[in-house]
Amino acid sequence: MLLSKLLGERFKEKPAEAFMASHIFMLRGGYVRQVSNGIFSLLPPAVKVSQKIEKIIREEMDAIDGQEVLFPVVLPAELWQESGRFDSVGSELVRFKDRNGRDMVLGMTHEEAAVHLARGEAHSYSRYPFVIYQIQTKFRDEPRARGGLIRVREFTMKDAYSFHTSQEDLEEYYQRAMEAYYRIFERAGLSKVISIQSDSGMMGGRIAHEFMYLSDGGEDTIVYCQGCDYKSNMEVAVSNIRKEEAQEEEIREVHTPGVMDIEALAEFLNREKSRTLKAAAFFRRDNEKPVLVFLRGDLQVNETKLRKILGTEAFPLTEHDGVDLCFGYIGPYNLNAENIEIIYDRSLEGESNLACGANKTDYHLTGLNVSRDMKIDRFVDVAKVNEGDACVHCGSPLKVSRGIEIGNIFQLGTYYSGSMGMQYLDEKGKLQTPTMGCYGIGVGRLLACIIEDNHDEYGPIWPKAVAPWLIHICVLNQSQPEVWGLASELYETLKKDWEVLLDDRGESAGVQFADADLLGAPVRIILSKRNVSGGQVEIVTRDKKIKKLVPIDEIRQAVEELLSQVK
RNA sequence: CGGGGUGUGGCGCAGUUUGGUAGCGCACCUGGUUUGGGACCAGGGGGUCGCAGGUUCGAAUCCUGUCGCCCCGACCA
Repeated sequence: MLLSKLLGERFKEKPAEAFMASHIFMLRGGYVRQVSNGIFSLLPPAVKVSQKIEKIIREEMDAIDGQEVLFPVVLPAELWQESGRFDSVGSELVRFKDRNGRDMVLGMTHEEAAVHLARGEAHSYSRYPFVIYQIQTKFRDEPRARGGLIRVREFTMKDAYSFHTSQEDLEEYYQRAMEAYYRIFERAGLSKVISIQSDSGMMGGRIAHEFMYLSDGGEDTIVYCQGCDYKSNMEVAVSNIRKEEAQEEEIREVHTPGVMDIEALAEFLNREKSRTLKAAAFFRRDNEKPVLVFLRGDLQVNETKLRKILGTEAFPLTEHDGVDLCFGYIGPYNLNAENIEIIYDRSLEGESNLACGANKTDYHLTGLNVSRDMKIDRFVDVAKVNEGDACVHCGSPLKVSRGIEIGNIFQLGTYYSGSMGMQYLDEKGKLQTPTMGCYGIGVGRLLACIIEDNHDEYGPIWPKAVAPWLIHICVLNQSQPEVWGLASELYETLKKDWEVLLDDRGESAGVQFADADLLGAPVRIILSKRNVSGGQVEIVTRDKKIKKLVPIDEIRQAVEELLSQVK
């Protein structure tokens, strides 16, 4: 490729809207252009990287018996009605009518399409197990796109669906898929990827893992143990919380004017937040009834856990009208709990000498002893794990960090196959419902994470497995016939074996180097009057760790050597 | 959907307070000089200032409405 013909302006200033390294470099380097919120066009360099990522994914999916298929982007609503998701999924599912008034949707994931295809083709147990996958565009009308390609509305995804005749077989395949995922990320040059237990969310099913690229810019919070293998999404993370002994006191009412939250209460009473009791109010989506969650003051409600306990979605109660609660001073003692659902977190079990709201404006209670003063049938776990809590498996302190989800795998069970009437005949001629797994990887997100993981202050440092070009030739004195002659000759020769980008623009050295940094080819060859006249060229790696002068007739060998040395 | 910010050429911005008919740097085009980390000289092209109304002799600037984009939150296979 001649750089003078490459479509895509590169610029040196950081676009105002970009904050993450991947986003900044993809804009500055001419990789992507935003078309609308969360919707991007890809330019040639990004397409080339994507294609290489996809190639790796295809190879690894084929290696675990995947068969590539292609589902449509537009699907009839009936399929989604069969599974029940037409109604259960929110407005991130784009719905529209075709010219005949038929309800249609844009595929945001393809379980329905997969079952639709598979149920017509796999009537006999002898077909099983089988796995189908596709690499295709998804559209999700996300409430909020952000971070360049990290969170978008339209994106390319590899999604796979496996079908099994037993849970054991599914589990065995699930394990193979997990291993394949690790190989994919490693081959794509991404370190720092871990798999963690996750919530299965709207997918249904039980066991699920997410593959997280650890990054401070990530949107997910990950809890992991330093002492054992425990790793989990905060949404489903569990821990043994710290308990402290507190001496018993009598309940007393304290005048606390203007003290409306735990922060203020702890300060006002000069005590640790863990010696207070917090009330969090929510409303149920299904019947709008208020829900009160009581938990120790140093903890926070985990809304995913709450949703599971309630069996429905719950939203923080921000509109206080018509709710008979004394906001800012809500406490469990002497609470008029008519028409209110109350949930006690297990952090309260056995606690004593807590400070809590008195259900009376400007008053709190101190000395609350949970077992003495209250009658509680059931304690549940609805709190977020705090860093430093003890691991439930080994007791070591837990750590909390941020991550970007680049892939996930689910054991779906028969959620879709059952609701959509997929059946096969087993060995005995009996009808059975297959059990399923599904497996996703976001290609664009993976691309962004590769940059996050491999860049310096000047641009991406592409791992050779996904680099848009492997060799970038800079020509510093193009006007010199000797230099340009060698450059063209080298370009013609090298491009027979590698993808080569030749800077034929005659720009000054600084411009050429800056652009080469943004395009990130692993190996750079620099030709100039100075070195060519001495019968040599300079050859450097993008990460700038290796830099050497080599005789012209040894270039090929030197390129091979350098390529073998870089990641 | 709530809160905040912002919209002026491809990119980054000034001008808006106090209305007078649009400017700077980068990028782009032409010619020349240059060439080892974003060169220099000269000339040039490109913006109805997000959009729609209104006020005014006159609006990028004031008023009303509306839309886009960004950030935080809610949400998220």
